[in-house]
Amino acid sequence: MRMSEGVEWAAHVCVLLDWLNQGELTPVPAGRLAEAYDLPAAYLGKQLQALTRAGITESVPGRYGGVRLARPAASVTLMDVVAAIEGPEDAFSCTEIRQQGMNSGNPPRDFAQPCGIAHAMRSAELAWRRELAETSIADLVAATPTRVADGARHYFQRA
Amino acid sequence: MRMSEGVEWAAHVCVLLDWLNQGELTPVPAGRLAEAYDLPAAYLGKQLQALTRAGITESVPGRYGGVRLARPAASVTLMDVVAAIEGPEDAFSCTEIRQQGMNSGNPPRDFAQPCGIAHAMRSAELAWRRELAETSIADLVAATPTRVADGARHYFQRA
DNA sequence: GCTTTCTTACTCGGATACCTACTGTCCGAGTGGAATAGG
DNA sequence: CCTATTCCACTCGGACAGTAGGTATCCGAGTAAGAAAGC
Repeated sequence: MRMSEGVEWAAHVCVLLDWLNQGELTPVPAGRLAEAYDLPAAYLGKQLQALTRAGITESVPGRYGGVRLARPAASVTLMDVVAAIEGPEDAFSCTEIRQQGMNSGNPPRDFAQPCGIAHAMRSAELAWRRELAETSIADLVAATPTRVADGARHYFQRA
Repeated sequence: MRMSEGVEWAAHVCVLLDWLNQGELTPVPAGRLAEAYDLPAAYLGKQLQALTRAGITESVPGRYGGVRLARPAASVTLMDVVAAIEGPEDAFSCTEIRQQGMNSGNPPRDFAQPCGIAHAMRSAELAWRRELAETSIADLVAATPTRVADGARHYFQRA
């Protein structure tokens, strides 16, 4: 159970975009974002597509186009970013093996209530999601040292 | 981020083994367990190896050998089972991309404290693990309808 | 000088290979019980 | 009848293919700015 590397990239990009938005609102090309963190440009573009499809970012085509946050950073949580990249479905999926093999002929009445294992797994995942939903991009921006954010603004201003 | 199917199998097997242990303590062959839930026998065996390596089950070789729980069901949590199959490492791994590209030359002093994204991710995973650790195999056994457990015992007694 | 048109450079977006890791399978080493031969 | 030995069936265990999904890449469609030509 390994989370896609794209989640880390997407989260950092969202934070970076909010740093830059505080100065100006011009969109930033995906290629520039990629070189800022030394990432493969084309593949990062794919992750940005996912973010855009989820309504987290919006992409501006044409010259001087690029990507920018589609809504305030305070309303974008880490849960949103993870769901956008990894997909909405749960990590654990119950395939109801309890109804196969030795129980294949039993009446479905015995399995009316959900499987206890699936229930516990789902409960744990909900706790995970709840925790992720409590951290927004704005929170992460607020926790960033001023020096680092200023450095990023400086980097994107020139050339 | 999809969890291995083996986790579901392993959890169900642990519950089943505890159902059977309440009657007698003889080990159960992996092949029998596989047919009980209609699973590929050889691959289930691989998962059982992982459980044994983790100290959750112990395997008895030779004729009339098989697999049985190595410790009381109350001391085996879902967290243990997940860790045994999926491995102990976290789903999210921080690769410190913030120190690359535009920040590759900056002093490491700026990045002394851990990345906020990694911190939030880790916090969420801990909540997930904590929740999983609160459900033991014994809890799952206690929540099982008596009718189903009896059926399983009956299935394994004959032949 | 102003408006319209055209060119052009730049952007995203989806379709296309590659590669790791999960899934599935096989055969050999090891073990313990049971039958058997001997005392 | 008891004991030691041999045999054998059955078990787990690790080594070996197949496949789905994440990783990486490329090229084409679309757009908006800017230059240029016409009025």
